Amino acid sequence: MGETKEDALSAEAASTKGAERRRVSSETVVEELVELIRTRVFRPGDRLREQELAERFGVSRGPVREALRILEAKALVRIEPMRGASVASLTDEEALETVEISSVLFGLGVRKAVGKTTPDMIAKFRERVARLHELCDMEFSARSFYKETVRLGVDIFNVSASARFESLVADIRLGAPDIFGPLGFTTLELRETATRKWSGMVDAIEAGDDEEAVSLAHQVYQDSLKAAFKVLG
Amino acid sequence: MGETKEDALSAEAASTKGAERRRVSSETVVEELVELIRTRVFRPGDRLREQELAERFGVSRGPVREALRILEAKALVRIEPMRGASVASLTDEEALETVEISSVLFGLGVRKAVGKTTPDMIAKFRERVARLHELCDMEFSARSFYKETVRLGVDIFNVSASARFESLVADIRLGAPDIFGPLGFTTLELRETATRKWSGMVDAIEAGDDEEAVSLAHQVYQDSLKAAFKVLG
DNA sequence: GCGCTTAGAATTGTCTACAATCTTGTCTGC
DNA sequence: GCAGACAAGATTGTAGACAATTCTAAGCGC
Repeated sequence: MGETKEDALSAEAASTKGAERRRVSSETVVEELVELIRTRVFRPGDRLREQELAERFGVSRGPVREALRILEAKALVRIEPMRGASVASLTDEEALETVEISSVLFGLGVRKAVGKTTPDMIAKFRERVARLHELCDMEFSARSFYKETVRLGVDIFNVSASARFESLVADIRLGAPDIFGPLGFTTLELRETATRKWSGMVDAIEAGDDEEAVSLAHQVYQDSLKAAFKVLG
Repeated sequence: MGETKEDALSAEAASTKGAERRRVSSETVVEELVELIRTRVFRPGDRLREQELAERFGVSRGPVREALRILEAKALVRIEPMRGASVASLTDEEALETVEISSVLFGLGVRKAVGKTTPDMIAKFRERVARLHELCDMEFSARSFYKETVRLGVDIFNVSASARFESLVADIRLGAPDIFGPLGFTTLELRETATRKWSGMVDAIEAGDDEEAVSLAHQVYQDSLKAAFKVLG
């Protein structure tokens, strides 16, 4: 699984702002810790000792404490007073709920995008849909396909969502490991249905049909979830 | 405006868990800072100097820094490296967006509640609806009325939402000053309409009609928002 | 007067030290 | 062998000191 930061699709948006922000070590600690949690080097329930992390990252305990508090606020880490931090673990219900939350928030993002797209944007969306078409037929493309749908989703989302809204969704996505994602596209039929719906979503957005666009947005989440559950049993 | 902590409806849920959690000073700093921001002692844009806060709360800068990082993660505070923290300010669009987000999340909460209520819960909801009825006719009851709707909303939400979901919504509510709330109930007609819809929502939840329940949930938000905008111009 | 430079103060970033608390392993008495 | 007490080590919570950076304002040339 040699996947690195490139994989963190959700982080893409928030990166380059304008002037080069000076970096503070708690920021890098946050990023590295997120990566370690995302890649399951640290697994749910694992304790995160301050001194140990400080040594690993080459800083003192201060920045580590700040980073842990940040990650607790984002629900990635759990902290108990005088007992320390550990990687947060989600119950199955909470993981499902996270997907539900993502779904309605994405639906809102789509609704807000309707009526605010330029032809350029629509063209870009169509390019991504075309890429989905290509990926449909390829074998073992579940992961690439999934990642492309996320990119398209982010693009649509960015039409109208504020940076605040973006980072909220990014945080929520972070909270749940995206195991559901690729599992939703394991068969040709699933990929074809999804492509059709994403394509329809873009059409609806262009046509100004917000109800249809939102409905399809919810559907792609539900379809993918249903398929994932089928795989998992 | 002699309102104190009692006013923080959203915090109600997360308070007493089980065993008495040991308190850490960064927690109290967070709480006190939230209160100071909520009550507009510190206003959007105001700088939050670490030393100053440390002295005010009688702690050292360490806990203050942790608290500020937590509040930044919750989007209540903005931090620029080497330049310090300030109270976050929302544009009008962001404030509106926050209400939209709350609306769809509440809608999801309602949908999840359908089919999971006990008769006890429904009875409790009906009590709150009855209280809304009473508050309808009273003059200058906009604020009390609003607060009662929030309580009812929280009750419904709690039927099925995880603690994680609850605190997410609480954080989002915190982010936007709830100026919109009471403004949505300034006339008798608005209060009557709202009462009717909340009552219908409870009925729909009891009847298992999730579409109707969610539709009404979205409506009460939209109605209140529309009325608030009319007042504000 | 206006813009630039530059010292000094103010503020944030980080580290180290120490106190408070928890954890672990051992010992005792039965 | 086992439950509980106790001591030693580990870990977190907090404070204070120093370094790095930014802000402020006075001084200078024009």
